[in-house]
Amino acid sequence: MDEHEGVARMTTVTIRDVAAAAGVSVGTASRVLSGNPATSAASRERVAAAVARLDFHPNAQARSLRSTRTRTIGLLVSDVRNQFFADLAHAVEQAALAHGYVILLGNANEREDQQDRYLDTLISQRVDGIIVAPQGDGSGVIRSLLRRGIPTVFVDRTVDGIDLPSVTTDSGHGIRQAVEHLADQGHTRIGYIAGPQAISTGRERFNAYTRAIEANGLSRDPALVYFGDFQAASGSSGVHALLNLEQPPTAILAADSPMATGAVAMLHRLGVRIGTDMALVAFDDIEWFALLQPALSVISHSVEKMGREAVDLLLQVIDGGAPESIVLPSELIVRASSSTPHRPGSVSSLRKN
Amino acid sequence: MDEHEGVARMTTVTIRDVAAAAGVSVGTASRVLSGNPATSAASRERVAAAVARLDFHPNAQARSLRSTRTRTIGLLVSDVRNQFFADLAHAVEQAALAHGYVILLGNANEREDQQDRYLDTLISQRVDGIIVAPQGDGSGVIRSLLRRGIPTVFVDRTVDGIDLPSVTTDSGHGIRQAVEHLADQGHTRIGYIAGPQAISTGRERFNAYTRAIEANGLSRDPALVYFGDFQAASGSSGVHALLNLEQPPTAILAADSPMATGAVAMLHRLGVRIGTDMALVAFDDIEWFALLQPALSVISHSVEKMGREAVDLLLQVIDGGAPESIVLPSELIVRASSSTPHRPGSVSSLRKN
DNA sequence: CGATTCCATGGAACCGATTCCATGGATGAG
DNA sequence: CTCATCCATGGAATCGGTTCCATGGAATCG
Repeated sequence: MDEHEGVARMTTVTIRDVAAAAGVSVGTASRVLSGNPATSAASRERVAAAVARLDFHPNAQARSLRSTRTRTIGLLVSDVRNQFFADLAHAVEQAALAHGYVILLGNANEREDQQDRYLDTLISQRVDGIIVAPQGDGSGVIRSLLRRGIPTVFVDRTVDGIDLPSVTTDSGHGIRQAVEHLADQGHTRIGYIAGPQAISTGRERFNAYTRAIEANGLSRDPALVYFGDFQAASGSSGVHALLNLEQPPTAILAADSPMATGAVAMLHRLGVRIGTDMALVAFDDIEWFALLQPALSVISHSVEKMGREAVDLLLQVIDGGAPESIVLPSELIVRASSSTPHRPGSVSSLRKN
Repeated sequence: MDEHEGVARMTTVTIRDVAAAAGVSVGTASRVLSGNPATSAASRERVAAAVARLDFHPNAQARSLRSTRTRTIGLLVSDVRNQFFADLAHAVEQAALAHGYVILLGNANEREDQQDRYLDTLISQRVDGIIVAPQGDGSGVIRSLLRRGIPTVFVDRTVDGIDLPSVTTDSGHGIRQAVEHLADQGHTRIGYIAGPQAISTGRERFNAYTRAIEANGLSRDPALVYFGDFQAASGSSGVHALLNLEQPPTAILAADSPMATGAVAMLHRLGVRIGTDMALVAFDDIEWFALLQPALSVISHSVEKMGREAVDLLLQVIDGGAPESIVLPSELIVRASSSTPHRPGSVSSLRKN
């Protein structure tokens, strides 16, 4: 029944206090604070002094309640612990900051229910716009965004049937390069650790792999494809499954960096030497991939650019525009993990024992 | 002059619309929505139906303007791209979510001005509380938090002279273990890549190193210490400087994971074999450190626990409590990068050529 | 059966800013 | 010198919720 009055009550300084201290009306104080030109130098000075003296911080709630602008952007990523999304969050945050916006970061943890929960919150917070790397098929709250006309752009991923501006990567080019490169080294059985087919990037990268395999006349054995979930553990399982085949692949391509990390861990555990026993290429260029021995070959795309473009796109939508989607390129970077030519017979199945 | 009316105007559904549609007063509608028990089953039902039909999302601004609670916590980290802080953000976010709070994430980029800018914003957003890994000496906006009585806790780092609850790591124990372990391997000249002495963790870890060196009777040569800035590039410079000494160290301890990353990169570039030519131990246990060949020895501390405890502490402060600060343990994990015994004479200075 | 209590409800004030509108004083033109 | 113009200003309405207060009807009790 008793109130928690343990803490010193926050002495809430309002614009009324400022106005009183400055000897002007609240209207004038507000005009000074929001940079309205219809103010005299005298009152500007007096208000500024009062603000400093009282340490006044305008209440953003009250402000945006009336003005319907919050100068806040919601960013919903799939997994902050994934270095790619951490870098993306950083890039978006820096770009937004440059335009005077603050980021409200949500983390979906690769789960649709958590995404929808955050979207609800972002809507309630009346963010000016939302940048989202979407989960699921767009049946849930995402559709609600469209209906309400909340400025939204997709980043990295898209959702079929939902027409919103997006910034994505053309993974096809990089994957084609990677497969050709591996074929050049003499590999004919290239294993693929795929992402979930419910996610656009998972589908697109898998299709690119399939087409490249066919174009180069390599083995289409369906057992060479393992379907993971874009998280590290599934990369480990993928390697385990592929090495358990009667005819294991001699090279492996992993569709994102966490799965590549899991793959590396499992290859180490099984004593398979990367580069010599097994070629490995990862999608996503994570800084430390270059520090592995041998350094990992990667398919690289610019996350800084992706973040910057996403913010630009969103600001255009907020301004009432309908910008075109942007597709960024991807590029193979060859390092030691895939540059040892393959001599037939060097890889043995785990089954042999 | 013309308005940007390109987008369909958001049809703002308010609680008044809901009340009208449900045939009750706004007061009743509000009570139903906020779970006030003083409502009849009948009106609860009618309001719920109206909310669903109109797709109503309460305006969080208006709500918190009156109730002065936002169910929002500000989290200010030093650098999201640092895996440690990404993991921390994730841990904090999950813990907060479990208590019905949402995280507003700010990124100081290891810079005090950017930190202060975010703090201003967080104050204006009237977050219920702030968790901050602080920059600087507390001369700026941080002091303002105290004055205004905004619930705040420190995480990972503290600021001298500012008395707030905190969750930190006792780095002393792990560092002592590391130095003893290296001494056991026969190392007498242990290099140290230190963090900035303006940051509490930088100071504490450096002091622990100094004390451990003295306790074990190892070389106190001041040239063995390189002062970095907790970012990767300074780890590289540190290694370069240490190897340039007339008598280079035979082992190196790096005070955080980005600097350790930079150190690894530079050792590779210089062709120094980690583990055999140079022992290496890093503070912070990052997942992929175990994937390096040789795997990196680390001083580990639990970031999940740190995040969870920080949220717990903050919720106590918000509830008017004055909880005790929490200090978490650190522990050495020995891996291959430091387990080869040192034979005198195996390390040569870069100067030799 | 009358008085008291209880409780769901409607209506209004309120949170702290922005913004519209009317006003009064200074300035400039005729 | 008078009238129109301009502009900084004060005051009030407003944004969309929450919460206090008064009320009326049902339930409870002696």
